[in-house]
Amino acid sequence: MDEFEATRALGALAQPTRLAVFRLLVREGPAGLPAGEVAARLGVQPATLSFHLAQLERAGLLAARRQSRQILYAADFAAMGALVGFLLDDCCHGHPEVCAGLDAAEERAGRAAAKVEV
Amino acid sequence: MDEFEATRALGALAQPTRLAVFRLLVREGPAGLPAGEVAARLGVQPATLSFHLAQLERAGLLAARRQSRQILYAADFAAMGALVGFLLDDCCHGHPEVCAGLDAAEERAGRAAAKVEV
DNA sequence: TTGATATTTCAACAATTATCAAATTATGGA
DNA sequence: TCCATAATTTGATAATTGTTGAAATATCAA
Repeated sequence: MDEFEATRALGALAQPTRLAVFRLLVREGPAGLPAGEVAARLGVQPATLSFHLAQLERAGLLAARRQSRQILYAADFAAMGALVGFLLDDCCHGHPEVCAGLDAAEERAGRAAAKVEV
Repeated sequence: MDEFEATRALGALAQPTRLAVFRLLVREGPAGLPAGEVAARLGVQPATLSFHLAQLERAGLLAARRQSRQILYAADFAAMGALVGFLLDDCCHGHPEVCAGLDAAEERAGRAAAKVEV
């Protein structure tokens, strides 16, 4: 991910409705949710939501697939991982103070791993 | 960090000039750099830079301190850590696919730690 | 105090972004 | 085919954001 893609992804998430959309779709997992359902749950007009979904998709944070009459949107977890990787790595060069406190998320991920001082 | 602060921080970084400012100041470390020096290095008008510095500071990503006639700006690493923590934790609930590939940054941080499967 | 330097604030303007109603496209069923 | 449903696109408008020159503020040195 380069600086251009990063500003796109950051900009896509830097708006309350879009951040809410992404968070909702993260909870729904790979199956995703039809656009109309997202609009209904968040109380957003279909046309307005469509605008925001397009931005998130253009930034690569959502994947869209049609299923019959509906279009299902799902969060792209790898893309979010790439964005976080950009922030930690390219942007902050793995600075210790930035990385401190990241263990909680990793542990919650349920990865069977433990840290051992060497 | 709540959703409001997160959108602020994301928005602050979602602009090429501001992302460049933050990256520059990360490289300079806690000592920071005077506003004029940042403007000169990035080739941005002082007034324009001042506008962007204010946004980054308002988002908590930069700390400003006056030293004689200059105002030194430095990256706030803890704030960036909090933003990344929000994205991983609150936003993605530590989803494995998002966290995959985060080790590189942590190892680059020079933390004397190794992972062991349990 | 006066002058020079560093930076911010102000005011104006251009560009971008967000919202919504209306029109359009795509799909499936009668 | 015709109709209903799901979603997007378009066009208008309001709101926000980014840029710049000029003016204002703060600090230091003579």
